[in-house]
Amino acid sequence: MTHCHTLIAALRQQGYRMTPQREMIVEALAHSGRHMTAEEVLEVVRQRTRAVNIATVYRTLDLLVEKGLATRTDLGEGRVVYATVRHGPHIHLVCRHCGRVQEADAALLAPLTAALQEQYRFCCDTGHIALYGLCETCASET
Amino acid sequence: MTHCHTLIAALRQQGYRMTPQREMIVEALAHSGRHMTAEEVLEVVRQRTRAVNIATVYRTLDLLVEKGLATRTDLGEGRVVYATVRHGPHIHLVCRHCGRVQEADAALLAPLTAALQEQYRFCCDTGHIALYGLCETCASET
DNA sequence: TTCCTTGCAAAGGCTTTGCACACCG
DNA sequence: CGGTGTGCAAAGCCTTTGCAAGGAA
Repeated sequence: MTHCHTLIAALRQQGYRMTPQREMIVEALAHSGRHMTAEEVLEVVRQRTRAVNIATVYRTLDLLVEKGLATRTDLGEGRVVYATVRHGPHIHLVCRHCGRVQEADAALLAPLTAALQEQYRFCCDTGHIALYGLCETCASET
Repeated sequence: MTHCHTLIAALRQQGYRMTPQREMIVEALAHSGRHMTAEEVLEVVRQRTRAVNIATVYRTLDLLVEKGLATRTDLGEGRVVYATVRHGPHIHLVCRHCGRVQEADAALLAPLTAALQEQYRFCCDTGHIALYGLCETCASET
């Protein structure tokens, strides 16, 4: 059973109806194996059919997030990306200069989250982190 | 010389004209000693006069950021906050549940930024970080 | 006087929402 | 069939921008 079928089954189990639109949206995100904006998801789906509206994409992605099947990360500057949960925890490294997004191992956060818990009693969510700075290429240009 | 006078002097030195609007906007942000949204800055200024427009607030805040006199942090969910540089580097801990924003010592980031530099060649900007999770109160409620 | 700044209103980009119709179960 | 889900278009929210008038230097 593929990943997108797992997600579709999960929605069905929770009493949601499975429409062609939802299937295609889930497939697009699950198969990409990466984080995507709502607009990017729509673009992928549109390669198969035009019978999907951006509003439906937003509604479906929000549903996935709400049900814990996907995550939403706000990269700032109006860029919000989604990814299915199988695409495990990772840090988004956003380059301020070229806008490229790199992903880093979320395990690196362990010392920080421990310290925040210890000193501030703040339980940090490691699934949705975006950090800003300069990527190697842009740093060397400066 | 107060902090806001320092900022105003810095702008003047760089050839910018000092208008009552700019003065009030800089004062509002500098005196608050915390991070504020553009709307909040406008609100404070409006307690003194109505002769300031939100567009001017945005333009002035952007100018401060551009000149390195203030920082802009995107907290996600459309919340963008500004703070003067004197309000040193800190991490914004944003509670997903109650929306409250706590600040934490940016020094805690040192191990993480070192690892990102080492392993990903990514130069992380520690002045604009927002982390999400649950504050102590909301975590205990759950 | 010069031309930087401002206010106003309109435009922009992204996202949400109201509504009637479609269609899953 | 009943009620959820969809498309469409409009509205909303935050922010930026064009333009003419205002005012700092």
